[in-house]
Amino acid sequence: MDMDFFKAKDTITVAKALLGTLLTYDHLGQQYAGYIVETEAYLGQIDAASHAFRGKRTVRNEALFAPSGAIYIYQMRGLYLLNVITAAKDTPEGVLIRGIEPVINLTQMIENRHGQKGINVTNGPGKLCQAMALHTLSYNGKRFGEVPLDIEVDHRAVPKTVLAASRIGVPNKGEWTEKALRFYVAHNPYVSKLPKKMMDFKTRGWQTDESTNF
DNA sequence: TTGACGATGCCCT
DNA sequence: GGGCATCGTCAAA
Repeated sequence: MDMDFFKAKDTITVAKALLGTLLTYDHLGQQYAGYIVETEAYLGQIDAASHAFRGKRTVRNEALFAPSGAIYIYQMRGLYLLNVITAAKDTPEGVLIRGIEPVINLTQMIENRHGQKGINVTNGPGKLCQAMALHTLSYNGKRFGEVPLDIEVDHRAVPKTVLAASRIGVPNKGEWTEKALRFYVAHNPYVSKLPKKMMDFKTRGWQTDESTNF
């Protein structure tokens, strides 16, 4: 991953810019990849929904304080959730990857998801990690590309429209519950909790046939 | 096809 | 022992 990607970008800008980039992972001889279609920005100490709200710093969220380009993975109810760190060292801001569109190795992804098919393979933050067999905390604090987990920001699909909405699973946090800090590729079927009638299975919300970029 | 809810593992107090 | 940046199942339309 080219670290210039983060240059002069705040966390919200990074969250939008990540849409359409390619998330890749190599594990046990299997290669996995998918276009990022949904992200959420978490704005550090001031954000009531952030793991680092009011500067909270523990062994679990330590990677949030790493410099931009670092990986932050944590577990919830036995699932793994993947974040991109976006700001300078000791500024605990990041972006949660909430959905990807499978590009490479869909067959193995379905198997990893215990037979779940279609959009259910990768339309959620826990689901996409399970699909790619990403189930380790050992990459925490490492940089994308330094380990078999990477984000390709050059070979990318271009969203026709990017929409913003409130974040999912953030209840009772006042203004931070309402803020539009979730970003997604309009009409892409792999966006979590998108109403079926909004999905476009033909263009999937990309500007052009993104397969030609690959 | 959508919304409600219970299961579930682990970190933190 | 509480709480959680979730998921899959079930029931009703």
